[in-house]
Amino acid sequence: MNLQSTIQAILTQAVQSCLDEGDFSAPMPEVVIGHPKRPEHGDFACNVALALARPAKRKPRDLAEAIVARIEDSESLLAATDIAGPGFINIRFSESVWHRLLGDILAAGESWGAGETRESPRVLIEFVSANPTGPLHVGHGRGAVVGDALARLLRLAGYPVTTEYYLNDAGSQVQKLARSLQYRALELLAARDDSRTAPAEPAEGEWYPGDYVIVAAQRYLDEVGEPPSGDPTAGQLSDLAAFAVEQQRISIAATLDRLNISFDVWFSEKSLHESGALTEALAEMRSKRHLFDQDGSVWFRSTDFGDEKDRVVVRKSGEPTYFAADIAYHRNKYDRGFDHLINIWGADHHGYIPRMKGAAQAMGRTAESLEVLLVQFVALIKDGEKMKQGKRLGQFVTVDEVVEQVGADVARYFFLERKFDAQVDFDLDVALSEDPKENPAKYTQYGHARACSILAKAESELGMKVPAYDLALAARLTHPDELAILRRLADFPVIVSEAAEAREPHRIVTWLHDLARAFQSYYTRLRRDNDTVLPPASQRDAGWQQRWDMDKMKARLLWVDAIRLVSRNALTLLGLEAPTYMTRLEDPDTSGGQDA
RNA sequence: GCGCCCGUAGCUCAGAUGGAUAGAGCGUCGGACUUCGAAUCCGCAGGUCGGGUGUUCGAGUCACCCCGGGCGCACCA
Repeated sequence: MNLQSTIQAILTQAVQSCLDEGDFSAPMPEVVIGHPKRPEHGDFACNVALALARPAKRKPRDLAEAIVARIEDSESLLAATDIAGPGFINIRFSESVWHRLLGDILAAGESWGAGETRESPRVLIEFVSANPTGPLHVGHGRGAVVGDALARLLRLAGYPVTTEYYLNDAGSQVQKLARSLQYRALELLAARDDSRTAPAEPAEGEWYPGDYVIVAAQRYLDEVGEPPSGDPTAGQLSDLAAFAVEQQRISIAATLDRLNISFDVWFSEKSLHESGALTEALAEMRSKRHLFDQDGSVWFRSTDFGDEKDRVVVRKSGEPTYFAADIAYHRNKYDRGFDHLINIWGADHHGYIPRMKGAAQAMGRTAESLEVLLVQFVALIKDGEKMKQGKRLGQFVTVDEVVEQVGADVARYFFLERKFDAQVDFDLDVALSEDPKENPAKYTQYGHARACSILAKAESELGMKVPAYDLALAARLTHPDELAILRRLADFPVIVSEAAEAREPHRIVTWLHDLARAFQSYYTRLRRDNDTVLPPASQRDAGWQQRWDMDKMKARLLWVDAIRLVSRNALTLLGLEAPTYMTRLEDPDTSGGQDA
């Protein structure tokens, strides 16, 4: 049980006592606990007296006084309970609570922050699912990182989570890819053999002209041999298509791997067609009278579920639509035992949500069991101007380009830093700059590296390992910043839980950045105050141990270890490296700058 | 025209589900290294929270209406 839950329980009990004893009468309210904005107001604040004022028809301050009088603090956790302002109840824990908390954190280790493991709902997160017809671009990258972080977040919060990539290996775009591969392979053959005639370039819009197809074509020649020629109909090119798709899948997986993302499942759209799952899904919907025939096509009456118009599932030609496959796909997800589906889509797909939720309902599921999160676009800034993006323009920045330039950690940090439902600007001029500058991703990692560095130095130079936790030792932590940082560490499990429920990984980033800042601020100021954690080199003469406050140092080593641990947990949660050391940068100003 | 997302400091964004004096980073300006790591820290300046009306003890947060930006409105995937 975390401290926030503890204080909530105490106050809930107090309010209940007031009601039972007739101090005032009102329906039992929900007791909400938060942090006051100003730390001098206490560790936690509660506004329940304000909320009760209206139903109880009493002044909030009177209510607050009654509630405070009923607080039972059997374990003497509380140092102060004040009533402030219009009727806030401000709570301050005694210092020993924070000292004990340090022991809890160190004992929990990697599981500090984890929620209680639960069996249900089983969650399937589907994300990226970009067509396997080319490299991932920056927009895909954002969805990929957000989806991955969300999966990590929900797992840490305790949910059973599976991640999945829906591979669109059926449909017209795959034939287009096969045609492109065929053309490139024949082109390569003609280039090395004069007796061959070069193939005719496919019509514009009928193929993918990108260089990556040439790479795949070369591999095809190496591994399979000469491609089939002639009229590129689907049947003749199906082997070619399968090869091309697999090449792209491998390439995409490699890109994602560089971003520290891997999927539990790659789900093939084609398998739905081949297994008959698609036919089955439509048959079920027909039997439940959700389909009708009109104009030679088969329609899903999605308007029954709030969609603005009905949708075709089988074309006049007899070919099922992409939507039909998606219905079968989601039916399959449910059939595999997942009760809660999370789909992460690009913002341009929002019009697709009502029909998909309608399909879920038509299959007997709730609209809520299918949760669609829309990741907004990334606007690229180059030379101070927004770039027009899009495949049609042939200019889009790939994930690989970005990762190569800035590294996976910085790229991930950038995508996770903001709410995903707001558009962001990605300034290439800054991100791709060789100058590392001030970088919040590096700054945050540096907090962890610095903590590691202190511990390493204590051991290597002073022979001091992190001691075993001991409450008397922890009680030596009296610096206000030390206690304030312990409060932050205590928040981590709460932040994890709230961020998971709200689907907002960026809250972890904000929290971690704040922690790093608090730690670095403390650390730099200690030096100014001549109150360092470890004795400076100048003081390590013979017998320094007698003059140095060894217990305070040990307590601080414990404390630094807790910061290291929780920082590491948070970085891992975000999918970032937790470096133990970062090479020192040269200061550009000291190496030959001009006189001012 | 209809629908979804977004408008908070010069720029990029937080604001923990309606609370107390709206916060960071970058940028500007001024300071702090003989010392446990200066990839650091401290300080100054910078705001009618796009505008308006409403809901109530209380609104950046909720509702409605405007203004502005982005994206959708396929028998494409």
